[in-house]
Amino acid sequence: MNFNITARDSASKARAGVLTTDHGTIQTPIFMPVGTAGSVKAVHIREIKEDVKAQIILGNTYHLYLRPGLDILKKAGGLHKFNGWNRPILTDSGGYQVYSLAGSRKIKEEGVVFQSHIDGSRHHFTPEGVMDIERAIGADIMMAFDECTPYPCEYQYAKKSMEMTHRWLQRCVDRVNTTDPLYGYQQSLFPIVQGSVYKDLRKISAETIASHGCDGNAIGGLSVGEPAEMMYEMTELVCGILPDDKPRYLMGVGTPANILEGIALGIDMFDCVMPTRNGRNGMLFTKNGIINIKNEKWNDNFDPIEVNGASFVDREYSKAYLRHLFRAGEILGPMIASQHNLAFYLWLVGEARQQIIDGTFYEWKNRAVKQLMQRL
RNA sequence: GGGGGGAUACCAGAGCGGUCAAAUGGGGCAGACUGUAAAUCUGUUGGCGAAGCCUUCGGAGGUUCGAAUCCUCCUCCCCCCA
Repeated sequence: MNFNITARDSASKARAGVLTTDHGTIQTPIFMPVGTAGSVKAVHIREIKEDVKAQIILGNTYHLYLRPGLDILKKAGGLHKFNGWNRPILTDSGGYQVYSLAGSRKIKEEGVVFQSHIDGSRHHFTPEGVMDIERAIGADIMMAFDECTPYPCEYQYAKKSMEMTHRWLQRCVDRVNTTDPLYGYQQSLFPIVQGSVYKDLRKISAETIASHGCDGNAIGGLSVGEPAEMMYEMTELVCGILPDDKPRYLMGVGTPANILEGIALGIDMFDCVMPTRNGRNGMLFTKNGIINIKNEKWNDNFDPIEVNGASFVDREYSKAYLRHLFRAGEILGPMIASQHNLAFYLWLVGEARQQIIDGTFYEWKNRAVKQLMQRL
């Protein structure tokens, strides 16, 4: 894996770069659609490639391990061949499930015992085991196994958790260094900074993570309910410590405004379920602001979903029609909304990239943040 | 022609003397959603203002301290037998 920074913004920490993997290059800053169970929900792979123009998507270790399972994944020749996405894939480690499925797991030093949300069966996730799973999935970027702490989180717990995540990281590194990829292409490990919203912990964590010299570094444990300003503060602090010449990935973020602010702080990679989940629930992100397509006001609005929108669905369908699809419970509604939102998110990071290259990013960002988040 | 059942809020449908502005669904309206247990979840749905008040349960009368609930008549609908 190789990362080249091709342009920097003078008024902020934003940068534009190119990340090279064995499955192709990624123009940063980038947004990565989430494909938890091997599918970006409600959107065909062909649309993800050709219409959304995604460059890398996510998969999830916990979910793919439970279903379809490693045997099928290996027989398929890895996730790329299984789901038809022949470009880079990043897998989350299950660290987020430690947070989101807190009610059905137990954390120990050795690892985490999950009780399957599917059938209740118990499964041990150790740092070593998670690396093996991510090898079997065939991710180009494998996230280290961590604990994503909740918000709020008491200092003592955040500290203990962070220290364990650091120990787990060493075990992940050791495992990756003593095993080989299964499918003949390189797989990179990205470690994850934790430390909740505590500056001293974040500092220690960022230094620890940086010391491993990995191909890229991630910031986790944010966007879990803390105020946005707190998230920006932590991000800024951590970005100042993580190596400048490696890609930085802010996990689970976020709203269009969150992403632009993150880019301004030096983040190169983002992922979030928001465009797909909120899309399935009728929320559309556009250049002019946010639309709840289920609202009565769109009842007889036959204008395109978004004039000059990034996706063909923006021109093909009207707001009134999309509202009708949602009200009628038609599956096409969530499909159109998901595709629109993803195309918008990819347009957003692409535009940010161009503004960085043009040297106009900072001013553009400040204007865009206000416009993008207003309710229409 | 004879016998029986019914009419409740946008719809369907509980309630059968006071705790009823009226259960529950659906529909409507609105909100939430940030490394996905989510095509999910929440709120609200007679009027007006904060407690509270005002007009409602086919229509008109009546009984009662009090009626969606009991009685009488009327209107309309459904079922069975001829």
